[in-house]
Amino acid sequence: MHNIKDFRDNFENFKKILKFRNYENNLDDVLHLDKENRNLIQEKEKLEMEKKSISKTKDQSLFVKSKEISLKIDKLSKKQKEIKDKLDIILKAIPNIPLKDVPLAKDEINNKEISKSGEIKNFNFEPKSHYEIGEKLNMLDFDLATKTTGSRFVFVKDKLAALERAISNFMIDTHTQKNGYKEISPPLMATENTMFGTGQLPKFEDDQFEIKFDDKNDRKFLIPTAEVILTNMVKNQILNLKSLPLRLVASTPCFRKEAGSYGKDTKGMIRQHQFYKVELVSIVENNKCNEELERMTNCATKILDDLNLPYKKIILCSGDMGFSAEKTYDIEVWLPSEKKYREISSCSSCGTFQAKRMMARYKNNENKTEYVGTLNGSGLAVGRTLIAVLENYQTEDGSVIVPEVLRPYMGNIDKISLN
RNA sequence: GGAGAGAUGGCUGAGCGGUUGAAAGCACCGGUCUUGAAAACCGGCAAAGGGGCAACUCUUUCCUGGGUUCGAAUCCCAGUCUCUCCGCCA
Repeated sequence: MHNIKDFRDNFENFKKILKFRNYENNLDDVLHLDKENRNLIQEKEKLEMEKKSISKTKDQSLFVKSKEISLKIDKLSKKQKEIKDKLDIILKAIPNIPLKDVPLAKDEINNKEISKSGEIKNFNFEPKSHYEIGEKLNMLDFDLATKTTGSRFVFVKDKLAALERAISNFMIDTHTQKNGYKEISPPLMATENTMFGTGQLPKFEDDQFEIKFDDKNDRKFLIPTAEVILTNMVKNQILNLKSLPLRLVASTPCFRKEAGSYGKDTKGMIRQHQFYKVELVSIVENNKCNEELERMTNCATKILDDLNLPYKKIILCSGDMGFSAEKTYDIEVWLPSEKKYREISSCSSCGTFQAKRMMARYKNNENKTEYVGTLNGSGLAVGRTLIAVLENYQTEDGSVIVPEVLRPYMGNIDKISLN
């Protein structure tokens, strides 16, 4: 969320940049509401001061007047609250402002490639898609999932289930043992306020699965990513400088409605309502966001290096970034069957945008209270890594070589074949 | 599910109708001492919001929301959460 003061001071600039974030609403209302809100606050404070001084005198003859002032204050407060609410509704739905090195453009074709890595393998046969491979092996079952649950779910079975688990464990171990992240096994549900903190609410409610509880005032949602729950660990806190940077990793299922992507990636397990993801979250001093983003992205790409999967790194343009992000790198992995790169990780710095929503702060070395910087990134999406391994490590007879680094996690088998 | 206890500043914890934004301790920041560090001693230190170029100043805030009162951290009501005991289940 933006500080209304920054917003006011840089109004024209905000207005211009927000167009490139595909935010088209009229922003002039914000200024009017802000002005009205501040006027009302001033009026109210004047009366409060008067009332306070009366009660200090303990002069009985003034008590009646004090009572009258109270009534006036009530009325003003109510009005002020209404205006403030209106203002907040708009403010809460305005996306973060991109950093200067982010390409200013509305459309994803303006994303910029930063680097390419790894070698694309030449198959001497036509490489199959992951779902063909998986179904032939009898280890991916989409029809069964449709029967029990519905579309966009999958049963992963047998050696592929083990492979999926191996991928997840390998990633977590790497991040905890080599990259300095602390492992967390968090709740998979979050409250409305938690979802607000990272920016999933109020704007993207349609993408979330809500869980029915008995108490209607206490809404709960399945997490669409562990980012939500990990980042909110520091909600409503003032952290000690010594506890920063805080680096957290979790492997969790993620749940997404994928509203608005009907007809997209309907085949296979690229786009599911439920998938595993290893998520990295960093809480840092707010002037260290940029270096932390580089570090985090490197932690993610290192996994692909270790798995020997070809990938490229791109920087997203302003229009393609998520709501809370100020700068985002996407990492795309090569899929032989599609003959193109597909997203497997997204690493973002959110600056202080989420911290302001969460009221997450720290004492800097001058003992001043400041908002923390928050970052999140996939390290990596487990389901999509499984896809990439299946496709890049397939052989002509339909079996799949197990990548070397994963073998210790799979009882040292080196190949998955039809048995 | 039944019976109690509690929720106060970054943390621990006093206060239970009137300069209490809140004692004390810890943590943190600055200083003295020390070759350096530690210890000791001295000083500082809540947050949010409003006004002001600034120095500064005002308002709000002691779980949340209502109520009583001229005045509430303190009294009343409702809710949320936490802890202890009993029952039940993993």
